[in-house]
Amino acid sequence: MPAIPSGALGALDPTSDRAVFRQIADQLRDAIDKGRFSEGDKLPSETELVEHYGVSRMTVRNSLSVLQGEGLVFSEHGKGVFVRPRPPVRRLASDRFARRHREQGKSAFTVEADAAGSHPTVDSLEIKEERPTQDIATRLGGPRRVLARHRRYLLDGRPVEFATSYLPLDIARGTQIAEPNPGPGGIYARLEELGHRLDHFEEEIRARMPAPHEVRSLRLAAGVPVIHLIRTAYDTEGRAVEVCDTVMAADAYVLAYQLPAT
Amino acid sequence: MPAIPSGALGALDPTSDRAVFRQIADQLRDAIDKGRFSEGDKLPSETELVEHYGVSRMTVRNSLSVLQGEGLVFSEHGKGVFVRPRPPVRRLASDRFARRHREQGKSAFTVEADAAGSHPTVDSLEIKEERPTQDIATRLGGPRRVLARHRRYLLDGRPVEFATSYLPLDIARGTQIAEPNPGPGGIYARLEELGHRLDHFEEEIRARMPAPHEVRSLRLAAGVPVIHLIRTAYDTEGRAVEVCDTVMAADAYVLAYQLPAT
DNA sequence: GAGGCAAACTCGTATAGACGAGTAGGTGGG
DNA sequence: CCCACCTACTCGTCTATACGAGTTTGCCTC
Repeated sequence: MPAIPSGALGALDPTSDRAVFRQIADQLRDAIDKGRFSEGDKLPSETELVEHYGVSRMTVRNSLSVLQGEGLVFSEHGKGVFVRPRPPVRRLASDRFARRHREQGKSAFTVEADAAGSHPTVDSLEIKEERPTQDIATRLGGPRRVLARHRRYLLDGRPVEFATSYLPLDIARGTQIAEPNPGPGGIYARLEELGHRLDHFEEEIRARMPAPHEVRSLRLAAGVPVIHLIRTAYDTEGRAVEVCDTVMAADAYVLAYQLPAT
Repeated sequence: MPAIPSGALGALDPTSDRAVFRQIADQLRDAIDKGRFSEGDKLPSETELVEHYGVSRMTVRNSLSVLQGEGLVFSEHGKGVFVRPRPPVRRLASDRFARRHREQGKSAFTVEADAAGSHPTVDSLEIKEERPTQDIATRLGGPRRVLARHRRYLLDGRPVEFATSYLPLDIARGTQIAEPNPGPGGIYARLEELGHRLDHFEEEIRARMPAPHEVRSLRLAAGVPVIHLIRTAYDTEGRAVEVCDTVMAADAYVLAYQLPAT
């Protein structure tokens, strides 16, 4: 039984000065790109690759770890190494916080997920009064203490993002914003009810590799970066009334913005 | 001479079921986070770590490769392993293509870089007529052939992004847009002169690990993701007149957007 | 037939050793 | 004084081996 699909993988070039493990990684990557292994498919086992190429197992593992680092494959202990499927991505539109989307009753996350036919969950809700970090304090205009709302979002059981909202205590203390359920329309609706009519948002976007706690919290596979989004909400008086710090699994999102050409 | 700063690294916990190479990675990560090694500092050599922990060299290398994958350190053959410095980031504001920024003579990239005191270069300029990919064709409304402008941007000699603009041939052929130097204000200025008054842009943002050719082209260190940005420019008649596909080194950028709360 | 158990397979971790190749510093000769 | 070379040190690549732990399969027993 040809465990390796015939023709899927070639031979090594001993005259090349490219390292053997890189050549093997190249061939596997190429085979994946060309569709000879498709999403979810099991790659040949380490033992099979060892026999096919006539190299030691550590060399094969080195090749596979290259592909893992590129986010192309993932491994499961006892099962094998598989081509990483691209999960369905959630598209975040730049008007997702527009007032008109707030009229209904549910949160932006829930509405979107329902529309996409997936099952949304919110998790690890924690609400505390804290001393803000220097960065958060600066963005909020320097309050000594803030209300922090930590939460994690899951789609169909998969964690996809976690976020913390920071609000100046003088705005949020004692209001429904400090409650686990902020009510219909979320905290932006409550802020407007409290007289802070929202004017605009500023979002900063970075991408980087996750810290270990982010890998755990989002159950990230190797080779999956995170998108780090920091949003500041300003009211019509120019005051920053909320900062939301969000970390998203990069393979689950595409962010979409519409910009005027003015 | 204590090659390892005293107290910087602790001992292994043999009772822990956490793998030895992970424990070592944890301690190094912790030491970096706590500033016991700062940006650019050389970590203890593999040999020193081997002696300090009493493990084999492959185990130490495994630890270091974990940190490389996280983007925390990089290695230089013959020199050592170093804490990766965070390079200065370029902030891309969402109004960077506003008409008012186009009045001067220079391109957006050049203006920004000069303002930041860095030396900008454009590179690998290539202009071709091509058959568009399915995706590009769809975004542009289905033209059979397009003009493609490939280019790479460098700051102080470091490549930071490469981009390709696609324009329908019926718009761009024979105009200055098809020339290596598109003239003052860039191709958006030319498009408006040609009667395509720009109305708005749509930008899609993804983050992922780079493909091998992207690693080469941007000289990316291990553990640095890329930001993939696809911008479509629409004229006042609702026609998509340009698609720009950009890949950026994620450690060199922060994207900033301003959104109305409407 | 159902359950349990063992074998065979998978990847994970770790050791010990070898050689190669790039770098830096010192030492000697010109 | 400067250059060339040698040496010591660095990380890069690769082999061979061993055992552990999770999964799957199939057989054997009841």
